[in-house]
Amino acid sequence: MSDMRRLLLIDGHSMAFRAFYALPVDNFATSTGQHTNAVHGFTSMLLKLIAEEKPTHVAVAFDVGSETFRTREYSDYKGTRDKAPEEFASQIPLIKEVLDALRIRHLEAPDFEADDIVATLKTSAEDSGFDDVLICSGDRDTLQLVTDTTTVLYPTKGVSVLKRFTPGAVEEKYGVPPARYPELAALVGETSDNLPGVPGVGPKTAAKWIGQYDGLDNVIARADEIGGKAGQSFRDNLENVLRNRKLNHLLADMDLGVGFDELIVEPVDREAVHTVFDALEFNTLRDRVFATLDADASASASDKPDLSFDIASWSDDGDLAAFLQTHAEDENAQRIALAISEGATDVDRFALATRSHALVLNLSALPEGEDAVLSAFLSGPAPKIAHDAKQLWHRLRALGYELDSVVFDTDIAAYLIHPDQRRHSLIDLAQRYLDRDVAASDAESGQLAFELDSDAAIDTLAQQALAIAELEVQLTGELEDRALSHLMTKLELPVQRILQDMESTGIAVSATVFNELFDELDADVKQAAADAYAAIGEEINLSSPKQLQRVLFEDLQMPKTKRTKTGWTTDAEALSDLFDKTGHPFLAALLAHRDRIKLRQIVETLRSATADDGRIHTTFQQTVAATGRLSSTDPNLQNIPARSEAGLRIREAFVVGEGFETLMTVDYSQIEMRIMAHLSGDAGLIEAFRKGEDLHNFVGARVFDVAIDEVTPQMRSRVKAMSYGLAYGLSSFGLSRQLGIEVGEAKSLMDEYFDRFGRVRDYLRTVVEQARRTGFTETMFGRRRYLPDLTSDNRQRREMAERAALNAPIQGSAADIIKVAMISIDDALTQTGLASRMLLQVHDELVLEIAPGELEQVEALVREHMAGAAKLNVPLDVSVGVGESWRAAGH
DNA sequence: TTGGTCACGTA
DNA sequence: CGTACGTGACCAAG
Repeated sequence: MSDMRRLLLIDGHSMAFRAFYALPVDNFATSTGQHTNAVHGFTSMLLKLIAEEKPTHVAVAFDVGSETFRTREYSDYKGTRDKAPEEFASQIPLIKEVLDALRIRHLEAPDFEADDIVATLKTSAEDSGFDDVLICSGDRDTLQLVTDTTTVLYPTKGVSVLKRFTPGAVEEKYGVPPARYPELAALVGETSDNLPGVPGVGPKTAAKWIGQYDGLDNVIARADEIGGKAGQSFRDNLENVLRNRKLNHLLADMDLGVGFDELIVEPVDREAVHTVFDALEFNTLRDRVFATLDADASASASDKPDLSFDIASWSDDGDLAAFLQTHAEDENAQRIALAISEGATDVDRFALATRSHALVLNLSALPEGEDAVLSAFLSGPAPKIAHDAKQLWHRLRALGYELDSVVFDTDIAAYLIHPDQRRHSLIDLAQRYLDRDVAASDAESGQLAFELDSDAAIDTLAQQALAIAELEVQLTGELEDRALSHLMTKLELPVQRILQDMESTGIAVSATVFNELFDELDADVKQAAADAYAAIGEEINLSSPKQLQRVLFEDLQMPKTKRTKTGWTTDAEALSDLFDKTGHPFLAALLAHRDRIKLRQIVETLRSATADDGRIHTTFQQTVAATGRLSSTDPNLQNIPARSEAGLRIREAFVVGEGFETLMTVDYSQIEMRIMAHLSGDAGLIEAFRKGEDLHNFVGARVFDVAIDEVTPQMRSRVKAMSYGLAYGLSSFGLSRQLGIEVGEAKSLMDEYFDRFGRVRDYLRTVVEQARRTGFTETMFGRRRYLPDLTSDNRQRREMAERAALNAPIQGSAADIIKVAMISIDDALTQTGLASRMLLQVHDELVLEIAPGELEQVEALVREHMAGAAKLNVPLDVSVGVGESWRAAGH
């Protein structure tokens, strides 16, 4: 249509490097073990840029070797950089192969950096009348190249989110125009290049001076006029500045011997693309290449460049009823994927999608009729899918909608498949399973709500909903392959519903108790601090391990404790040891201070986490713990102190809420040991549990060969430590250290144990062996944990994986069992029409709030469903406590 | 402002 | 040289 020319220049090295760290190295490798994460990330970014920016010309510049004219000028240039890991270096040649196949020119010049090539091409492109130059680089030095026609795209998150630096954006961010950016950088320095600047001068000061004196040259000329510490520092470090300025200037007049005709975007070399992508085992990415860069497809693909689906409609103007009728109500109705915009904007957008069609609504301006239709749909029986439905449920609830009938959650599915990944963002999943980028294209540019709610943002939301719909198909397949589908439908989704209610209900707390406790602890902290200062005659920061080490090991010359990465430990155990040895009063005061300040901190956190309704609403994380447990955040209510007196007083502040009669705690006693008895089938352990004997006395009697009533407290505590340690892969060394006995003694203790309870040893061995063979462990309910490190050459990693393999089936089965119990308790409460409710789950314990008059009934119900949650060959003992506060209801 | 380290609370 | 978590302080990077 026109002869407009737009040049895209990419700093290949810096973008590949960003990609390497943005994508998990483990997930991208060929069957032969070649790492490909950087190649994948780079290629994906490149295709996206070409599809979105539609350049007419493209070039990629690379560094060559490590020696350049800059390193000769200043031998320490980039001297602090670690050598790139081998996994990265081997990918650079592969990226060049990809570029060759795509017929994209890549350039390098000995003695120069990629930046210089970029600068040179940019300058001559502007001279020869290009309309536009785009520079994509992760090196801030390129900002000096920004002009009205040259924009730098700088990665802010991975390689998929790029910030557009126009002259205005540079000025806004750094306070200087682009041409003066290197002057600012010279003053500030660049640590990643090992170029120190002027200590005490940051971007703000630098920008101020440059503006005030009109450029760095004048700042230097009038250095004597600059007052203050910063001024003196500047005069002292003038050499640094001059050197930095010299080094960060990009050369723009290299002789590259390449004409712009050679940079024109051309149809790819199809044959070569197949060869290269076969070798890299990139399949979906290959389709994107052909969609983006292939001449044959380009005519039809021009309006939907890189997407395999068609956004048939997305609009605000009320096609909801029609959309639902078409997609959700006919006889082969699809499940509808739902997504909601980030909470940051004034406008709440909501997307509904099938795998091929999406509709985006503006919830903030929905016509009344539409609103009713949406409301009925969301709360009705039509099957829905989402990514993190619990979060969506909370958002919708705040907007006045009820969400029901969620039949699939892509976040949970991804968690069941990869329980070791701590995050399963939709963006990552779409990238991995659909090879598609559904990230907001430029999150940073959206300073204004207006921009955040731009067409691009709406499009992103539509694409996310479409991705969720497509992911369901892929993830369902994966779940079925791994026999995990029942965990999703029978366990995790019902638990998710319950967690929603628990989170929104919260637990009542007493502000008075918190306030009194805080004041008391605060006084203790101050007293302990004063005692500590008096004991050493100076006021140090008692919370700084570094300063403590100085005092303890240098000034006071105390014996060295266990090593940490950076010095010697000052943990409570070591400090007590030192106190026993030296009796120094500082240590006692320090320990007291540690204890009190920690408790004070907990109280403060809880106090400020209390909502207006006088209750604390934690968030239960259902997709982070690798074993299948829940975790709790904001605040964490699963680690409230339960041992010390002061800790227990914190539990006194958790109280029964208005309109309810009392709190109840229910917990499984020794559930992990019972699971071990069940899984191992050890007759001795099973007998202990069936007889209802005190487990540790029973085991102690066997191990020490005495009658049960002759087991001394010392014997009991030793076998107790051992029993628990076994489920964690405890070694004789660890046991000896914990019990303070010789390794030999610990060893013979373990031998005695295994002689009496031999099936336990067999079981533990089998678990690891089988996991090594299959690659994963399994709980009683089939929840898997993959442990590739079991075959690692690295002993430490291998042994760590072995311990995880021992523990995962036990901890995980316990997690499964209490989840089952929660579901059947919730069910029973609903069925019976009781108003009592679950508030918290703490791994083997539930906290409930009992409605007036329901105590007996609920207790019976809870006991029944907890004990009946799993059929083991030993009984599942449950103990119940009741009281006004969590402490009183505790055991 | 971020990320790593240390320390410490729970099951 | 015992598993699984989350939080907060400090401190050196950014």
